[in-house]
Amino acid sequence: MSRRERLREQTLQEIKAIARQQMDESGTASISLNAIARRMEITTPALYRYFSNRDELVTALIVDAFSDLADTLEQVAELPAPSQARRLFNVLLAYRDWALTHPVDFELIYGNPLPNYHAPEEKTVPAARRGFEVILRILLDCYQDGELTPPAEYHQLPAGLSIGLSPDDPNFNPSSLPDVILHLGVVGWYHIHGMIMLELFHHIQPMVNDPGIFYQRELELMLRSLGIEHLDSS
Amino acid sequence: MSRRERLREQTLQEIKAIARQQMDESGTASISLNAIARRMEITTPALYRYFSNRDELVTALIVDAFSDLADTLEQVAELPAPSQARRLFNVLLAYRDWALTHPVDFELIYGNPLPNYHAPEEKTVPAARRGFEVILRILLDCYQDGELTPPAEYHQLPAGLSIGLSPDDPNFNPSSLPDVILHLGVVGWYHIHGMIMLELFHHIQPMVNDPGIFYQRELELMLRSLGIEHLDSS
DNA sequence: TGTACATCAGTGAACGCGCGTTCACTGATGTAC
DNA sequence: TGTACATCAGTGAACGCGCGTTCACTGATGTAC
Repeated sequence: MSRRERLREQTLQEIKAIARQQMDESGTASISLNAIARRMEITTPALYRYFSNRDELVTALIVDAFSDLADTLEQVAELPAPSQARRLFNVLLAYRDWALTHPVDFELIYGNPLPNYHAPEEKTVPAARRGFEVILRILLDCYQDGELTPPAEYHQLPAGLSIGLSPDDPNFNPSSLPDVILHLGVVGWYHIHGMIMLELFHHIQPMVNDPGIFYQRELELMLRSLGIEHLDSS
Repeated sequence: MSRRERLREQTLQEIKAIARQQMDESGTASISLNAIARRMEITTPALYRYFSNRDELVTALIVDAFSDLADTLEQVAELPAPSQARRLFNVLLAYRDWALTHPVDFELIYGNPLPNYHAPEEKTVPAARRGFEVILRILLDCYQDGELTPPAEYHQLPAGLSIGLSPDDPNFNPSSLPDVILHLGVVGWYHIHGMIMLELFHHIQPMVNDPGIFYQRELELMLRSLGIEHLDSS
């Protein structure tokens, strides 16, 4: 990479960093090219060397956020752990940690859509999937190692309900991932999502003194209800 | 109420209705006095006869949304039902229905905070509480009628965790509402909140063919895990 | 019932501001010979 | 190594636009006598 390319990459990252800073201060919907340029002490048109318009910048921020979340989960998933179940637990803890340390990124990807912005799905959807697939993969590991025995409720679906991945999913094919595992994944996901959302927007704090302990506790109960008997003694 | 007062009230409601319409079309963050006036075919300064600034209008919209949700839940709670548990079930179904039929109102009250707006807590917090208290009240009814026996997990909290209402809560005093019931309420709330949020922002649809059936099913499992054995035979 | 006055919803002009985007340009950095 | 040229990051002026808010006003509706 040439010197010029390095500088260019550096500026590009700085633009996104300042955009994030701006969101931190005035909310997700407040990304403004003028404000970014002002803070970088360059003129606004200069930004058009890096993004062809505002939407492209927003898309980059969204993709970055999804990727950073997925990277974080993957890193935790790779740490040694006494059991697959404990690995899963640690990854789900990391999910909340990431949300709390990157609140605006979390809002950006899982909260209200931005006004006057329409996401190009071909870019955001694959990025969105990666993080969830980390969780699915560990659930599958738990299952294959015999640490997870899905209860009957998740095997027999009520009439009219079906849960599955689209057959063209690049990372899983239907045969390698039993539907029951996906089902557990979706259930686990909405559990943690609900707690995190309520905490992030301060709806839970008036009633629960320590959302961190609450989260851990609920995680344990949830994993048990999904069919993980013990967290550690594999 | 005089003719003048009636007209005034009517215009006030129209302003809010058009603001909601506007949010429906361009997102929660897009409420604009100019745009509202344009659509009403009056001039923008005329709006200042009804709201002293933009924030006051936004606050009114938020309070309205919380109130409408609470009204809806209360109405469903008053319908005859074969048991308290079924009443609870119906109210939780109504919660999702309201969210789906009023998506922008739901985003407004439970999603990202609006840019350049700071909510006056003394107005929004009481409005926010009403809806949740409908659920708490039915949980209490279930408990008192013997349809709900909270499992041990929700009686013994882990060290450091406590769950409770602030003592000055106008509608409940600590003695009338056991902490365990509040605990179950918070747990139930985050369950439905997670599912609804994921559905509202289209994160669950790629995997679940019918979110409505999924929601019902999970509701049943959840109520059982909270200590409600049967939905109907009281 | 008719007149004089008060109330108040809505007007129209103006304000200062920030926004995204375009364009022709400058001047420093990198490349080819 | 030195010169001629190409690349390209950033400038500065300009655009049309929408925003919230203020102000002095008009004119219709309601009230008091």
